[in-house]
Amino acid sequence: MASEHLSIARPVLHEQVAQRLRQMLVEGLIPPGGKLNERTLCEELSISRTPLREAIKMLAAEGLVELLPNRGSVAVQLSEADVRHTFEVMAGLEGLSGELAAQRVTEAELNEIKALHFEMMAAYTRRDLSAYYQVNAAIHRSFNAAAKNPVLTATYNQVNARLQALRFRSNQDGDKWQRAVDEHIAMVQALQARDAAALRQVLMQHLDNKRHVVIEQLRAARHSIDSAPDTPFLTEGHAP
Amino acid sequence: MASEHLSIARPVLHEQVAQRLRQMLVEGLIPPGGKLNERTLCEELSISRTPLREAIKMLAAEGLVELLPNRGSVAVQLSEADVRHTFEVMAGLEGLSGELAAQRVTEAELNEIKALHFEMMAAYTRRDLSAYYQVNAAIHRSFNAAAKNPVLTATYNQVNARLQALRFRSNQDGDKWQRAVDEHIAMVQALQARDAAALRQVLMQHLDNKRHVVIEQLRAARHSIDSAPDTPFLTEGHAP
DNA sequence: GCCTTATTTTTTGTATTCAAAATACATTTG
DNA sequence: CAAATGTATTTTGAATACAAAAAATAAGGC
Repeated sequence: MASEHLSIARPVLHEQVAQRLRQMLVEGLIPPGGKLNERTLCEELSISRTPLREAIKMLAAEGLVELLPNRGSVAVQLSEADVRHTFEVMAGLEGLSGELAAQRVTEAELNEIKALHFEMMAAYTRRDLSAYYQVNAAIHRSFNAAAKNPVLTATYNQVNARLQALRFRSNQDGDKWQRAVDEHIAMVQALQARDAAALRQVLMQHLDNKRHVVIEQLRAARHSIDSAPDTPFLTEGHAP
Repeated sequence: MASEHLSIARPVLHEQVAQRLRQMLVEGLIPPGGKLNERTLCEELSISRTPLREAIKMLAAEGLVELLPNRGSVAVQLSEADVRHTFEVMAGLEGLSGELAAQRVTEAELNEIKALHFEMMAAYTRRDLSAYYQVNAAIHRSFNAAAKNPVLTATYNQVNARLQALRFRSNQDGDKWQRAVDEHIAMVQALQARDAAALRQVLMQHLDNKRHVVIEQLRAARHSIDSAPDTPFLTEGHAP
């Protein structure tokens, strides 16, 4: 009667499949707008259609795929307006996260965030984009953890997942990257000062800038499709 | 070739089932913590298990039910902390909604909201709780529409759905109701003035008050369970 | 040749079947 | 009688089978 959650952990199939599909969507293995053929996916994953379809329904509820009645499902393709709207919500959630984090962050958490911040500065100094992104994501998770609201974390992650599929790389041009780094410095300062309003402000601004960069790149990428269809626009993952 | 989306709308089964289940959850027909027996539900809805299970997976992704591996699924039962966290997120989303609405509301929309506001005042004056709730919900939808961000609307609705199952009735005691009405007046003023910050402030305050009322009632209801198990705590639906 | 329409094939939606796990029940044993 | 163990039943998980819709292809008419 005591070994309920701590069991040998043989995960349920539809969960595994959902996780795998999410990965495929984020990695662009299934491109935006791409069709999810059930037979094909069943063969690839060596499962029957039942758990696959259950997983697809979950992804649909998460907003990662769209269900077309009697025509299967496709990976969501965000229009420019969709991206704008999604970033707006992200900014709101991020701002809330900052507000709460400023009120609730512990000394230990603050310290860890500071450490991560220095790691990020190191990555920036080396112009190591990959490391930068990873640390960036870790910093975000720490902020979210400091906010101590699991509902907020879950909501944020769900909305963010839709953007992940864009796989854009902002900050690659020096100017914007510098600005992002400046904002990060301001974040840590505001957090340390426990200034909820300021932190909210910085985070929302940060997201807003990110939005502009992403939309710019989206436009550029869409224009360059005709001239150079294999432009490596899709590279690293995203984190604020 | 032209009747793609405008077809006679014979909705897919799993969608219908999901909708029906949501309704049952919100109406308390399946109480919080209650088990969703697949066989029983299949018979009640006269469908096979496949679409039912697909629908349940969607509700799980929406956070309305919890999946217990090899043991089926149960309606989520929010702890007091869950309610607190959910309201916190709701307040953030509502605040954002207000901010955007203040920036984007059209004259026509503002006018309709004013009209609804008067309807609400009428319901309040008559102490017609049912009408009050309905108008209240309509006002909220109008605010959300004025914000012109479908992602925000969808996110808000999804988070809100989890609270709906609580089916509390706040405002029933005169004092709190009066305060809620006062806040509504402030809302309309802020919206008319296009004062985004003020509107955000009022809406977040409004949600915060609602949260206190709900948690109070939750506590009262849980305490009175021992003494009077059939206390009619569950009555009207919720809307901010 | 191209457009229209009939037919085949594929794909999706739903029901049913089979298998495994959990629960309920009964039997045995101390 | 209580605890424990074994058995039956129920319930869930997954695969298969069947039906209906959509897409692809082929045949026919202009």
